[in-house]
Amino acid sequence: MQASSHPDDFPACHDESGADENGADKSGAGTADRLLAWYDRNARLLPWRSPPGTPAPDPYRVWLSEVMLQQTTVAAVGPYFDKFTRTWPTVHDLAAADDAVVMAAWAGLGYYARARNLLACARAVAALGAFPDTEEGLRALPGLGAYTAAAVAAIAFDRHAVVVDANVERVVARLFAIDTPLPAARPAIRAATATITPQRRAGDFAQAMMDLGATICTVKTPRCLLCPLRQDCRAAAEGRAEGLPVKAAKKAKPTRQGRAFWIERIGPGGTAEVLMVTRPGKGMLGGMRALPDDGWSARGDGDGQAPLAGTWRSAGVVRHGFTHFDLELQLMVGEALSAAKIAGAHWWPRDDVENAGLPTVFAKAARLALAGTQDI
DNA sequence: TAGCCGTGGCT
DNA sequence: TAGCCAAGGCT
Repeated sequence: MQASSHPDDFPACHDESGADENGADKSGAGTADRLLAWYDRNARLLPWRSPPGTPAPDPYRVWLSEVMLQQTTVAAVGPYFDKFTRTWPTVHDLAAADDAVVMAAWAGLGYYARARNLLACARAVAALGAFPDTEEGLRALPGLGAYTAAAVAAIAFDRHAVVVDANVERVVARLFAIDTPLPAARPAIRAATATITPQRRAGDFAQAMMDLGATICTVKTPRCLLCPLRQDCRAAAEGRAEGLPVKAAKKAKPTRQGRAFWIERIGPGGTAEVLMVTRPGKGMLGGMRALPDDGWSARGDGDGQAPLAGTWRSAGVVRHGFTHFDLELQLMVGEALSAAKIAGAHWWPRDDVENAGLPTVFAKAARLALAGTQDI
C-alpha cells in the first residue's frame, strides 16, 4: 500500500506494458481516448454547451457560463444563464448595460465580485472588439483566473490548454493516487493532468473530466464500477478512491451578531417606500443593494447602532450562513425622525421589494418585515 | 499565501 | 442536523 506521494515520485513510472505496479494503465493516449469515447456517448446536454463533435459554442456563452459556474452548481446557474443571455444576447449588449441592473440580475447567485468583474470584462472585450482567442489573452481579463482562461481557450477556441478545476483535481488525484493533501498537491495534480490532456479535443476532454467528476467520480461513494477510466485508476486498484484527494482541515466558523433596519416612509407619489443603500464596491456583498445595517462583518459583530435617529422595535431574527461565518441578524423596524444622510441611500417601492435585487440575507430580512414572521 | 467572498442542495 | 461541497478569483 502506498504510504504517501510527493512531487519527486510523480509522474508514476511506466514499464513497457504501460501498467504500473498496481495494474493501473495510463500509458500513451489511452486514458484520454477512453474518456472521450465515454463523453461522446454520455455528455450532459447543457444550455451553454454544444454536443461533442459539433462546432464550438459562442465564446460569450462559454465565458458567461464559466464565470457563473465558479463554485456554483449547474442547477443554480441554469435560470441565471437563461436570464442573462435573454436580456443581453451579446457581450456588447452586456457591456452597455447599467451596473445596478446587472448587479440586481445577479442577486441570489452569490460571490458578487464575479458580477463586478463580469461587467468590467464585458467592457474590456467590447473595447477589444472580441474575446481574445488565446489562454494568455483571456487570462489578462478581469475575473478570469487560471482555470477559466484555460477552459474558455479550450472549449470556445479549441486551444490545447490544461484545464484544472475541483473535478479534475479529484479525478486526477485518484487516477494517480496522489496522497499529498490539498492545496499542496496542486502542482503535482497539474503536472499529472498535463500528461493525460490530449493535443486534440482538449475542450471536450476538459468537459468530459467535469462530467465524470459530477456523475461517476463523485466526492462521496464514487461509482467506480461504472467508470470508463477504472483500468487507468491507481486509487480504484487500491480500493481507496473515496479517500482521495486528502484535504486540509477547515477552520471553525464564528457566529456574528448584527442588526439591519427597515425604515419606511410615504414617498412623493403617495406610496410606501423602504430605505435602501448601495453597498461599497469592494468587500462583502460589494456593489449590491441592501438594507442599512450596524456594520457587522466577518471580523466582528455590529455596533447595534441605527444609521439615523428614530425609535425601533425588533421584528425578529434572521439566521444566515456565509462561507466563513454565520450571522444572526436582528431586524429593527421603526420610523426615522430625521432625513437619511447615509452613503448610497435611496428609497425603493415597498410593494416591489422582491425586485430590488437584494442578496439572500437581506431578502430574508425583507420577507420577515413584510410578513411579520418572528423567525426565518 | 492564506484569508476573504454566497448560496442552496445533499448526506 | 450540521457540515460539506460546487466548472475559483483576488489580494
